[in-house]
Amino acid sequence: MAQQTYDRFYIESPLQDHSNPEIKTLFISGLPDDVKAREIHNLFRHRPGFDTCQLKYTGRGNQVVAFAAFFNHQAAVAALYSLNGVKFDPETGSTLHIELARTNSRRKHHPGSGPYVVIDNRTRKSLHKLEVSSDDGGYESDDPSETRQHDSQDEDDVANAKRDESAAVDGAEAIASNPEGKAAERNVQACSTLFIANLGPNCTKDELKQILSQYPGFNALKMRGRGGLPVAFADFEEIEQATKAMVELQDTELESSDRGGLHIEYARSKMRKQ
DNA sequence: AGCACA
Repeated sequence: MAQQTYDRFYIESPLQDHSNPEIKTLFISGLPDDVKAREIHNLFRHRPGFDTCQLKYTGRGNQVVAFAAFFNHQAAVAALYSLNGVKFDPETGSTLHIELARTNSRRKHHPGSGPYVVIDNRTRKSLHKLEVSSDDGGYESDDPSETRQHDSQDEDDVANAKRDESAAVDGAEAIASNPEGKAAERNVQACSTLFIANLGPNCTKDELKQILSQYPGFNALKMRGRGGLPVAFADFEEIEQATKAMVELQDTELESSDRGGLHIEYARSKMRKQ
């Protein structure tokens, strides 16, 4: 029978599956109801591999949720680990709850759309509102049409949102259409070598190696002095192992730290074996 | 904000 085939699709596991490598989108709940899309965007915009995000007012109970799309699964997981459970609003003590989304955000290319999108399903009335904005200082736009309302596109987007109530819909694609390119946060590729910065001037290789050796898959460490401050490269066997070390060691303060904790990213290229 | 080694 084909019955078993169906069963696996309907397992309702209490455990969150963080290992589905297809998923590059995060689902964020626990947001205060006055949250702004700009705040969500600012949460994620400097995370490696971040693409776009959207804020969504659900029809049900007027809850607010958000979706954050990344360029790859590992980057999404890294952001998940580092932001899950953090207090979002010190006033209310509200805490972010982040999981992998059930489906990836669909990309629909709207020319001139911004880095984040708001979809408001709160009222059944026809006063649905879709806001497209890039006014957070993050992107300099040379296209003034970005900030105007696209009335005819609203219908399209809201219809899209309703097609799948709980899944992500089209995130805006600003990066690909950004001409002079704030070369900063483009497609960040996961890599099994990590780039480690924000080290104190007298951080030693041994000090770093001692920390890193606790992590499975750790291979090799290289340090370079650059313009005074040292940076390091740490190579791992697998991307997943590098990711784990990155998310757990992110912002860690060493004895030698004098300017805040470690800043760790995927290296731009894998360490050569020599 | 800082990414080498070949």
